[in-house]
Amino acid sequence: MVGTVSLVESQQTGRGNSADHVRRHNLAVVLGLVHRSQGVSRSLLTRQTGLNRSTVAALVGELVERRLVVEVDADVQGQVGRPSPIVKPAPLAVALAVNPEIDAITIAVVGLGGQVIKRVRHATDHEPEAREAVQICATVIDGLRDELDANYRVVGIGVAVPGLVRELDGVVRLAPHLGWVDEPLAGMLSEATGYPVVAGNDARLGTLAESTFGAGRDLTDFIYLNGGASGIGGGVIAGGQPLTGAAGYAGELGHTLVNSRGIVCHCGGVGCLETEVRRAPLLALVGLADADSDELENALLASESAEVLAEVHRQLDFLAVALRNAINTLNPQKILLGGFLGSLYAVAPGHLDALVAHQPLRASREGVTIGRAALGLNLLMIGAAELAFSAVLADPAAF
Amino acid sequence: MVGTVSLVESQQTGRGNSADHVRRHNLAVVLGLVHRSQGVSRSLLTRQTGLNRSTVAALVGELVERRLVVEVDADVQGQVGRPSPIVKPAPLAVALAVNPEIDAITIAVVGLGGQVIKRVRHATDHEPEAREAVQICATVIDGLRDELDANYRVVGIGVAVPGLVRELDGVVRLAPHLGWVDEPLAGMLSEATGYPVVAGNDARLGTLAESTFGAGRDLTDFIYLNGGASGIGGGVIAGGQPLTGAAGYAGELGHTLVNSRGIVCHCGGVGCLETEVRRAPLLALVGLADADSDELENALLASESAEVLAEVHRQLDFLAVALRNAINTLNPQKILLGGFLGSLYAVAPGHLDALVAHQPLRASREGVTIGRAALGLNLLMIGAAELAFSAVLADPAAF
DNA sequence: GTGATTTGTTGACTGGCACAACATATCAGC
DNA sequence: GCTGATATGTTGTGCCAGTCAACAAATCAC
Repeated sequence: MVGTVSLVESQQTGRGNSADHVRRHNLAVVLGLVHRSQGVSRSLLTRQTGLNRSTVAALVGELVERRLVVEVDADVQGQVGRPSPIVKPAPLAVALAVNPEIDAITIAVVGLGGQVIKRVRHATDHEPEAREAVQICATVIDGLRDELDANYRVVGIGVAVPGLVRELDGVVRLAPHLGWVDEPLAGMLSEATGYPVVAGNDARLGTLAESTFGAGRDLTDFIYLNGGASGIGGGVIAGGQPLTGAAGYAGELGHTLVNSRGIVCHCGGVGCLETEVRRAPLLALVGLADADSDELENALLASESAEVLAEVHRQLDFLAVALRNAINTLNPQKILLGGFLGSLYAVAPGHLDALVAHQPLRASREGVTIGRAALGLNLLMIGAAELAFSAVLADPAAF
Repeated sequence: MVGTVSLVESQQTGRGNSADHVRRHNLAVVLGLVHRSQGVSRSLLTRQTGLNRSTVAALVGELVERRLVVEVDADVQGQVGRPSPIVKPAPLAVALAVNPEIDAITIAVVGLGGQVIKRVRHATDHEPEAREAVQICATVIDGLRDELDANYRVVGIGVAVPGLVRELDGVVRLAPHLGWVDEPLAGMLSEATGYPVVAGNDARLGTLAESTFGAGRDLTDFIYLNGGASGIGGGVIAGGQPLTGAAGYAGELGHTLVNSRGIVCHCGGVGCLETEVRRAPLLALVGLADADSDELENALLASESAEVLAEVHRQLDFLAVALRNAINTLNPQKILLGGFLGSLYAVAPGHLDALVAHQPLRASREGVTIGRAALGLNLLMIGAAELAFSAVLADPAAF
């Protein structure tokens, strides 16, 4: 509840004025609260930060000067006492979000506070090479540039990549479905656009988005698991922080062993979660060629076929194995399921609940609940933008 | 490298003087460095903290006053310039470490800095009930009290429990081998001895010890996995911090599925790591009834039986499955193996290395190495003491 | 309207740290 | 053994961020 000063790796600069660190951290705390809440009264900020009224006034004042937040008069709502102004993210501050997929590249303008202002989907007729994807992004962004320059301040670009990304330098180590291997994506895109670029695994960024604005808002420890057409990705929030691991690859739960008798996965392993729990057989069983998430879910829910239910149960059984492993390893408060995993759960929630509750180590599963991800279509855009914003949020004074 | 101020949850107290937080954190940083290094020169402290000489002098001065560290003259070693005094943990500051097992309760006096000063092993002729264990501890500690009062300042007791412990309140949720269920251990022991008590899972505390003083000293992300007579326990350090999970149960890797065709585990699951990778069959194969870690290891290394090697390989194969899952989930820099798992690895290091290197997601396994835990007999004593010290280390000003 | 309540605003105060000047203890070369 | 170079301890000054308290302002309740 009380947030004040914090260790900020001051890196170099030789002289690390400590008072400066305090200031920076407090600015970051205030901006973070505003960002997450999309509008808080100043008086609430004083309570949440534990700082003095006058200090919060000064901090907010500095953030206003830096054009990161704006203060607006509160609606009078029957509160006794002098009304406290509402502090909101400045509509000026935006990040660009990019998500390359096999059939399209989506680019969005996202405001501080997580609002998607604009969204452009550029369809491609083939899987783009990395260089090509960068070219497309640069073209789209150049097309937006006048609008951006006139109305916004772009803090940077965040890219959500369906694959393993080394977060340190934004190199895509492996994006199997795009066919990318060791592509220095962030570097290329930065050079092509002039903006600072950060890149991350799509599922990890989805986790970040759910944690900041979605179903993980009030959780400190949860696992997010997403089922997409190309496989299963995931991310972990532990102790309130995203679990990155040594290089940013943490959370790859799709290749957990769930069946020793299973088939060989494209990854070379046997019986991975991803080989047993798949979207394609579900589509086939309900007789859909290609469908978006909602269609598939509706079809599954509407189906009365025993065969469909059996397949759903079969997949949930394997999902439960992976979840039990993950629960034992990470002791989360909640599991959030997205994509078709959410649909599977919607069809037979009791089935999965029971399997997870039938967990050997009672204490670990105690209090673990399963739920669905809250953010829909814009999940990855928000997550990617979140990544781009993270530098500003960590040190607002630098902007 | 540069450490300065940090967010310290100031909890209540209403007025959180921010300057005070800075001071507290800096004291904690300095004490932490001294603690880990068991003696640093003051000049090195200034470099490591990034703080000013005069500030470090003041901080160390305060820690000296609080009797947490001592300054001693450095040995002259051919360094140009005025010699800098060495700051060491005060020999006065100790914690008590407790480790109840099925056949004995071990109690130790451990100094700040991780030195085991005294170690008492109280053998029992049967598995002690929790109440009984508390009684034994209280008796032993009462016996030590004169000595303690005369020479030391006891900051508290840390208990390493072979089971699931809710860290919040030190309740042992389940210690299968001791037969304890929902025992308020910390509360009982605190009442019986008058010292503040904290309790944690033994493997997790072993991880903490390895992280602070052992093979994990310079690592920010690693997994520790220990094989004991009663099963496999583990712990995780992620981002330099112990991974606790929501309630402190994180790191239970012993019940990862490694074989769908396996037998039923005592936990109710099928094919858990713990059911496939066990100490008992190894002992049987080398013809030992009961042996300590070293004996078993020597016997395994000396054996030329194909049968023994086959069993070692079989167990390593299953261990590799669990490790691959864990690597995908956590993306560590290193895996540390303790107990008989370390021995297994010693017999056929190449075998396990190859299995883990044959990892599907190349990027994740990149840079992952396997090693052995460094701390031996006193591992749990040091880990338990570490837990007891953590309050002092987090806020030295309170002592 | 009037008082109670809450919050913004202002100026004085304080604590912690950086900085710089000086003091001190070592080494290296003669 | 003396002298200069080097590194570090020591001391006093100044600054900055945040607290605190007094006052001002804006709302509600009666």
